[in-house]
Amino acid sequence: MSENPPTAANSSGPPPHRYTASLAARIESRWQDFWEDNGTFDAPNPAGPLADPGRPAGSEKLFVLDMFPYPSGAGLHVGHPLGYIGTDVFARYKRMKGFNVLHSLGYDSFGLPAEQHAIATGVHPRVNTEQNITNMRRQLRRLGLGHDPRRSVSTTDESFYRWTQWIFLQIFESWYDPAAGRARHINELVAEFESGGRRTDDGRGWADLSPGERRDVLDSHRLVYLSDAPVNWCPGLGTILANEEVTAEGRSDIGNYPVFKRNMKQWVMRITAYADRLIDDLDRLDWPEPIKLMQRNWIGRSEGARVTFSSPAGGIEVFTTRPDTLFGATFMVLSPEHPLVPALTASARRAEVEAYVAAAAAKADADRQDDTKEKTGVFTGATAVNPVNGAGVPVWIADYVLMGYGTGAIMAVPSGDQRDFEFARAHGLPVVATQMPPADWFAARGIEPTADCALWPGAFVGDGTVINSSNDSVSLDGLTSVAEAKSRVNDWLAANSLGEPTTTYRLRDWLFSRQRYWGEPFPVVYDETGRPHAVPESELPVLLPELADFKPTALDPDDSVSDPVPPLARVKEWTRVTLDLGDGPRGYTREVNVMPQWAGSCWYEMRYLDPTNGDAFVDPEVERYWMGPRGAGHTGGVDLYVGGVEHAVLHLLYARFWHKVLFDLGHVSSEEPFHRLYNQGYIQAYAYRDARGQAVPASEVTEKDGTWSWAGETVAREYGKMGKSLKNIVTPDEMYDEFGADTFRLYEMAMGPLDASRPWNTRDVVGMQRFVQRLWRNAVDEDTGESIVSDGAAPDGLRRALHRTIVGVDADMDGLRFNTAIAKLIELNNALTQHVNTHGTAPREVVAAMAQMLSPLCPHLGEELWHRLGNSGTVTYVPFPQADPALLVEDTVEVPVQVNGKVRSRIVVSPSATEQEHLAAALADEKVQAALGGKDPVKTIVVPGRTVNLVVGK
RNA sequence: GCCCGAGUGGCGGACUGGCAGACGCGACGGACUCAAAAUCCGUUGUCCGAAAGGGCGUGUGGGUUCGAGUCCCACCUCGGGCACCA
Repeated sequence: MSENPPTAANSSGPPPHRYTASLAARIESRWQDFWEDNGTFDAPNPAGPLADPGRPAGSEKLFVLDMFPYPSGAGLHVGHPLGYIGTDVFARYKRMKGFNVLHSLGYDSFGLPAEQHAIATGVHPRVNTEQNITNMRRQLRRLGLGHDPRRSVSTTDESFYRWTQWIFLQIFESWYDPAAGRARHINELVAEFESGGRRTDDGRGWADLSPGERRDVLDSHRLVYLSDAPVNWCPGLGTILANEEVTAEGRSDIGNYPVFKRNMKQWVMRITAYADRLIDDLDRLDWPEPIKLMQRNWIGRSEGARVTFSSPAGGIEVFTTRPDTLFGATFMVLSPEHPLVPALTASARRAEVEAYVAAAAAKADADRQDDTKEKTGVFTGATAVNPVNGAGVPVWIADYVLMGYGTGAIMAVPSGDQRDFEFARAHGLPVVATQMPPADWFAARGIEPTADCALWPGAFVGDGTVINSSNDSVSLDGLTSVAEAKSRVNDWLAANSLGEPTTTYRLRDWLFSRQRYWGEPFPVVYDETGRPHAVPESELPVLLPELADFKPTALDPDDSVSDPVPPLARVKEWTRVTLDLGDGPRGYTREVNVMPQWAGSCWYEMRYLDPTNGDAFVDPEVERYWMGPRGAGHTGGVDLYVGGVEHAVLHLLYARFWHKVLFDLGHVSSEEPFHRLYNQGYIQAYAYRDARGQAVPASEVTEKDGTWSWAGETVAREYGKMGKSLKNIVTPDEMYDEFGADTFRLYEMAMGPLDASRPWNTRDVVGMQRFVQRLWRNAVDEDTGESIVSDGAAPDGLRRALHRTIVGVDADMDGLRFNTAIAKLIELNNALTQHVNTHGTAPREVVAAMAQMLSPLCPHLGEELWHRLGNSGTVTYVPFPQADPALLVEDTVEVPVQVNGKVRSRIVVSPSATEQEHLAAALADEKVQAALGGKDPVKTIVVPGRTVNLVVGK
């Protein structure tokens, strides 16, 4: 490293060698060049092109990962890098602890914003995307992140999406075997059919099927399949959306356009086959409990039973979680879309039923849900039979019963379900109790205990004693346990072939097609019969064709009728292709939809491991090293995955699903992609509006006595995201210019715990700047630039402070508690400052350890100080300081003494003092004696080294 | 409606059931300076008190405990997720 260019001594400016933003900038860019030139953060692989014979991959590895960023055109604001700084500090700390750390960052660069920008400007999305990536790389390089640049990939690279397509084909060429509980290759299914070991659904033999019929059977088993089912059609975006991408208001997550339900033929991934494993394996992951809960809720597993009610139109199957209440089922409700509705409808009621069905169909999902919870419905005129007691139950239809969940039909037990209760009351249907609620239930409602539900104000949900529930061959009466009642009735249903226990999920299969341009093309072609075929692996990647016009055919956001026309459908020369799929060259038509943006992020972390591999998406040995299980029962996966909670269900669920398929097919050794997940908080900001509601520039607002003003006008303050329209954006570039990257990093880490959201406050950054300036001044003379470090031993007190700090900082960094680690470093620096103020020099042992401990947080400053202490090379791999246990032992400890639980005095004792010695010292203390007032303690509690509590009677 | 998470000085935040408020911002005072900035030293939860000292204090109300910010119950407020899921 070269020395600073000496600045001319200026009588008015700061001393020439003060750690100012401009000096920081010079130091920072110098070390950034050094790291780049020396490949400082290149992590060696155990095999392949990224292996390093001079630096074999050690056994202690650590894979640290940030959530895949989208390269936005707007650039970064100070909120974006929070997680990246956190992972960088952790990664750097772990390198100093001897780990082989893999840390890199790529770009999730397909997606709607780039495409919409392209539509607006006419510039190809690839051009725009690459510009954005370049700008983001520049902003992040300036931050000093220790990434391995060789591993940075983009989903839009042909060499990347080739493998996204390859993985799609693996999913396409496989089926889920429920008996084995895992995915298997489709050829194994073919073999089972051919051998006769498996029959087709309609019972015909494999040999009796035409080739086309065989194809249809296989296609119906694949993990990704074509479905002509109701989808979320968003004309405003010109595409369909996954359920997860539609808000509760029935609008698109992106853009907030109306979404309509309609039937379309689309690719769908069979994620529901993995529902159980996706729930059960959560227990083996080190994830925040709320995120696990959100995934469990999203999958929504519920155990219950399917029960068949006979009716004039045949058996009606219902799903219920409470088969024990069957005797209280007094009517049935079918979804208006239920296939049996026309057959069940009595001619006298047909007009009314059809009107209701039509009205329900006309309502968008949102309207159906937005209804004021009023329970509408109509009677079909049909009566079904309750299988447990032969009672006739009227069959109704109502739109609160959803066709997409369970069987689309319910048995209504109004005495045990509030919704059914309200429906029964509204339509004059009978209510029969199957449980006697406990006395306090009645007491709380101010009525006398009675089994007559006509007197009940609402349904009873809870544990009561079963009543009214017996027939000739089974009785539940008298049972007090719901579980036992369920099990008894389930046994009876099974024995009489009336029903069976079953499990239902809220999770639906994943809609995988998008009618867009800027996404991965499907490696799929259609033959003349319209059946899909995989493009051979040798033909990958299927390149996205160049287009001059990226726009899906313009549609009105409220036009729910017109069909989507994907941009690729217009490239006629691309859609027609001649291929030899084993039966000679033939003409095929390409799939013109593209994959959703989630596709690339379902597996990107594995491409970091082996980014240049042209033979496989990742070398199995490399995958095993970085992501393999760490022992029996361990899922394997990334060691630390940091990102925001907004991906709790979508990305994290899809990525887990793909990973499990790859595991089942033997492509990876890990069962889960992300073993430990950590949710960083958000940096938010204040925004200010004037009396007209217009946002005013936040940086120009002044505060006085709790009121804020701008340009002499009082403005209102609100708190939330940073955004252009709120005029409250602060960028990293501004921070680099004003303070330098290290100070900016330090502030982001010091302002609170990594997982908490907090408000940005530029004014507070100066605290961290003062700290680093003071530290700099403790090593370098501000006027001469000379070192003031001395080789003499540090005084005992300072040395002890140093070793206490080492222990604390070590533990804090390991636990991602960077804010308290920084506080401890500041305390040590304050002690060092006092020493420098009195002695004029700083002991080398303290400055060196400070440089090391600081370097994960402020890597440039750490390197610079380390260098100025006379070391060569980088501090990156210098072992973290170790504390000397002998220096951690205190001579004396101060222990508070409480009398009746209130602190009255403090005693000083040896750290090894016994309980008796504590007590003796406490009783001898004047203030304690005064507090005791001459009384003898009736009870004494001594926690050696922590507290003494003397209890005296009042 | 249901399910999570969070409420601590003027502000951001510390805190294994054992001295609440580490560290930082801001504020106040002092040193240095012709002066200002910067820097350094000190004070800073609140109330009573000249002081010594004492009372109160971690959203509210109860409880457990020798001892509660921390554990339990109920409630309030804010943030997030799901929302007719049978």
